[in-house]
Amino acid sequence: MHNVNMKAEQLHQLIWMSRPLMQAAESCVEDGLAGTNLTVRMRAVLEILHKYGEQTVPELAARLEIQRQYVQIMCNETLASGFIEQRANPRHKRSPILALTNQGSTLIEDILSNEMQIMQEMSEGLSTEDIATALKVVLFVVDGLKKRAGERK
Amino acid sequence: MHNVNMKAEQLHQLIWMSRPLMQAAESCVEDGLAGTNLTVRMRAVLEILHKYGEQTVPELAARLEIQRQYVQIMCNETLASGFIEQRANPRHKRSPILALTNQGSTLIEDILSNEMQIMQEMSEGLSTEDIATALKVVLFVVDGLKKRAGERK
DNA sequence: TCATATTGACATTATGCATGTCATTTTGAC
DNA sequence: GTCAAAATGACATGCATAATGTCAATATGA
Repeated sequence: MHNVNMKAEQLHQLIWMSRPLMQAAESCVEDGLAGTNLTVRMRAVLEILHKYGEQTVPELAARLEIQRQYVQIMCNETLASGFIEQRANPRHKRSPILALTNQGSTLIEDILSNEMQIMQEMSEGLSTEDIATALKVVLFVVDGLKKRAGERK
Repeated sequence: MHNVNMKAEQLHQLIWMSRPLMQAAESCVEDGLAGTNLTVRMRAVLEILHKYGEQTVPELAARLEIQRQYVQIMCNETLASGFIEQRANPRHKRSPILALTNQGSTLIEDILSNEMQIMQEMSEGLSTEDIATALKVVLFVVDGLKKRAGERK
């Protein structure tokens, strides 16, 4: 009985740490971008292209799960920066494929490796099992919350 | 060696689940507000007043860690709704104390209890230890990220 | 008393999206 | 090959959630 409330209480706390967690993570990423001429959203474009390879704006939008109109803007900015470039798309002549330039490729690899370095340093204070457990719990909770939101619709 | 990368990788995943987690949680809260004439930010005002008792706008702002000018707007809206009211502040005549009305008090208790119900249902799929571990890990990570951001400044 | 701080009110700006519309391709079914 | 439907880029608008700046009134405290 009391245990049930305890669990719910802790779960509640966990869920609402998501905001500070996100803010802290984002401002950390932002710090890592200092001196690169990149914005956070340009970094996001580079990251996806690095992770999943060259692709079009609509593909990127699907991957990022945000509207293509906004992704278009992000990509145009990134294009202007010279870290990505357009290549002819054999599958769709109006929608060029976006690809990292050498410069962009080097840059995003550098950034990601610095970020991973931070992850490694931080993970030293935690056990492998605890991290795995935390990830499992969070995935479970996100899933549960999404289902619940889905029901209502 | 490989284990180190594994940990970093999982930690990375965990951290970046914070955004979907937050979004899912917020849209769940929003669902719970349907039919109440409350907005999410009005709910936030009621929640703080319920949790920490009656207080002034600047106090609320400190608690929410957002600028008092914005909190002022939230509070004015909430005042207009009739769920909170102003009371004379003996400590500062220009800054009335905001307190829940009976209506507001009933409403926020109702909302919070529904939300806790959801927490309980969801926590059934998880063990007490796993939830505690997840919370511990997340707190540790937030702390670590904040320190890191703090250093740079 | 009087300099300083606090507060509410108001204005402006920024960020991160969602949504709508349009003209121009492009695609796919026939 | 034709043609309706879909995809795409470009542009406009709107909205929530703030941050920031300013001002006048008032309150505080030395």
